[in-house]
Amino acid sequence: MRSSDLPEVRDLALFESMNADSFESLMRVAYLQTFPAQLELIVEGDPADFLYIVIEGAVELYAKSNGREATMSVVRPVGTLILAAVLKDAVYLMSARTREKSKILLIPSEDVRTAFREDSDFARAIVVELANSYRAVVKEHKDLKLRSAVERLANRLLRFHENQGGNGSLELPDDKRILASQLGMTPENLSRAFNTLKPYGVDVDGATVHLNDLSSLRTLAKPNPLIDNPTT
Amino acid sequence: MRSSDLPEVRDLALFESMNADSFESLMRVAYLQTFPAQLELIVEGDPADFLYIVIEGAVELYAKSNGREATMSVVRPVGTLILAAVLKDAVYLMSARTREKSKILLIPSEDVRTAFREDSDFARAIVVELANSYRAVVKEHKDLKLRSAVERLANRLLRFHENQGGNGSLELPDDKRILASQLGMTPENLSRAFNTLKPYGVDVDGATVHLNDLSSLRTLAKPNPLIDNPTT
DNA sequence: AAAGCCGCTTGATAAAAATCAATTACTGGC
DNA sequence: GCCAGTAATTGATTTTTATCAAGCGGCTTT
Repeated sequence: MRSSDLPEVRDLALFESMNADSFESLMRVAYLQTFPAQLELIVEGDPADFLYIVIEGAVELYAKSNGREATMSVVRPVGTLILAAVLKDAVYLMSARTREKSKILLIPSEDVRTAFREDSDFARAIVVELANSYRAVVKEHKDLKLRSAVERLANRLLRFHENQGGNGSLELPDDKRILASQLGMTPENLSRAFNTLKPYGVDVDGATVHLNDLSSLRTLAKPNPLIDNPTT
Repeated sequence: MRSSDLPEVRDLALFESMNADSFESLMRVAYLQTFPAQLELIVEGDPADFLYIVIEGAVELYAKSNGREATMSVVRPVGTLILAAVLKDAVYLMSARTREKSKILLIPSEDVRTAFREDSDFARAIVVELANSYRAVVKEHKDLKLRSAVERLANRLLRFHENQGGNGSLELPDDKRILASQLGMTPENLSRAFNTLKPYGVDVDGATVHLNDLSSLRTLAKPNPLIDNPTT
């Protein structure tokens, strides 16, 4: 693969400050592949052989234990998966499967670690990326520990709404069962949580949600930038 | 402060590979302070002015939202607090208070960031530290999403037991209400969870817990290295 | 078009966890 | 050693969430 094939990868914060040589050599050993929907890319517990970068499509990160399964997040373009495992040369903590047909760039872990060792600008960019990931999980964790299921849904809806322009309606980016699992509840409970929010102006029509009374929804949700703002 | 004052700090993985000059200059601007118990060191939302390193004692990290409060973790010597916020020059996501009288090293954020920029070995050490922190929170998050309260307690007891030599008994490192909050339950519920575990050989006497039937406790707990092993 | 599948919803019920209230057990300070 | 304040436990109850079961509706496949 040549680096010119994927300008959007070069533009990733992670690679932007990398020196040209390191980037070239990383791209030479990388390969771009297209996977069908519902394909298992990564199984938790396996050694981290590749760094994955989602170029097109969507990839679900999830974890299992003891028969139960929970969606941890959904990564969309352009985003990286499991950088921490790659750097530590450790085992993946989460599994990953494509949600849709997806184009994914794979870079062998060993080469990422080499670049990390040799290119200190890259090492610094990795720090920023990891710090962001860390803070994102801390926020997720706070969300789960400090809020009820209905509050989590209300705040998530407000976030989607904001991200999509804030014009009174929003599209749920994933199936409701995925959303339910992300929010730490069952699909049945999500349905009921939507009903609970109806008096607060939340109107659901398939994947489209109308928010007709933002102020009362906000009063209920009590959004907290230290949980809900992804860039804080 | 002189670097020779605190050999244990130099031995931290974070500072070990740092070049001597950077370390010297970091230590020159750092100061060591002793705080009484129950002192609020950090309030979430405040700008990250210092990197904190716990030299003696114990510091509780916790978060609040909407009147509720949850303990996120307890940091013991020698450990660092909130590295991610310092590097990003962002606000703290968690608050911190001393659990006991504690000796803490404070390093101004600005100086940490300077060292990070100028010493690439330090930058690399930070990556390792952040990757570890990230993976630790992911594990916590999986614990909470995939297990019931009783299972979380059972696994935590097994972990304490392991860490303390595995000779059939263990000491709870913190008050039970702190443990309860860490595990995502109320103190009342923790009490009941201990009772639920009694038939599995779990005998509680104050802060001492005897595990008299490890195999049946393990059968119930179903420990998972991808959640419970801190070094995986 | 029919069949079958999957996602979603609804209702009934059960289980898990939180809350409220009261009591008991510790612990530190004097 | 006693007192006060906090932590821990227990019981009763409520709330929250999960589970089980059934039905609906859209979508794909043949």
